[in-house]
Amino acid sequence: MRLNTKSRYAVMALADMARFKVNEPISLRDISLRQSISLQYLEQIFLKLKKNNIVKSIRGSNGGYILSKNANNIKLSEIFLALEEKVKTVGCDKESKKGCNGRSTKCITHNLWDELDVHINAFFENKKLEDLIKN
Amino acid sequence: MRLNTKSRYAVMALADMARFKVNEPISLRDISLRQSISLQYLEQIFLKLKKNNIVKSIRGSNGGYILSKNANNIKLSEIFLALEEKVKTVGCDKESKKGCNGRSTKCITHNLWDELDVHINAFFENKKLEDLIKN
DNA sequence: ACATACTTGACTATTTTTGTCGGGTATATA
DNA sequence: TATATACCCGACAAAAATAGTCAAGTATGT
Repeated sequence: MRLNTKSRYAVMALADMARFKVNEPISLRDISLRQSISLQYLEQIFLKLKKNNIVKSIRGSNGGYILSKNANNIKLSEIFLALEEKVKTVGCDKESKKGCNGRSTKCITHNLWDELDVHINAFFENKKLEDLIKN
Repeated sequence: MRLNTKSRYAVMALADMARFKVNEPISLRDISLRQSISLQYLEQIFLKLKKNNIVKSIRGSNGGYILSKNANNIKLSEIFLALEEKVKTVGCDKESKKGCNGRSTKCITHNLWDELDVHINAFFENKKLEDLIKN
């Protein structure tokens, strides 16, 4: 049960940005060097973050990215959502007619996994980017 | 962020067993049919469950498996441990000298992932097999 | 003009997952 | 004792997901 690196790198990069409370844009190159994440991989990640309005981009020389909102207003759940990291620990869908293992009934453990998902999501919902840089 | 099927099937199969409160051994064949899980896959799973003393096996004709303990005494965390499902959402190891992304320092988000792991483990620790079959 | 830095799509190697296959071994029952 | 049942175990393989790289742009500040 692992988190994928994209989600993790996204949080790392955003935390990196939040630490520099400057209003100047921060280049991916700088983040790449500081956090040891490949530049091209960061580009993929920030594309999604931008589409989901978590960061804004400023193009051209001396450009870069800035946080769209204050760090204490960015929930981790937003970030994971942007990266399409589904906190769906089990594939079987509650909504669909088909139950677990291709049968028509819900599997015996279905409610458990739902409960687990809710539990994890609650964690991400209550955690703000700001919380990460306090220590 | 998904749970693997082995862990999920293990819980399904054990819940299936727990529902039949008989003292007779339950064959994997029966579980396979009831839960739509391949017999050979179940064998792999039960081998691990047995090694971790969650079930006991009875060989031969009319053999099968029985729960080693009472269902209200089997924690989900035990089951996941047996299946080697690591609730280690991020690869970087707190213990090792090397930090995240191959550097010598702990990455900026390290404490977060630790906290998440603790959170998820607490969920599994507090959940008993018995809880699944009440509804 | 030029360097910087964002933008985007395609592609690929690696790893993990999810099983299957085939051959055992032990034992209850006829 | 024969035989069917059911556990035991290692190796292997298809498929999916992951973790990136590569290449070719576009926009803009200096």
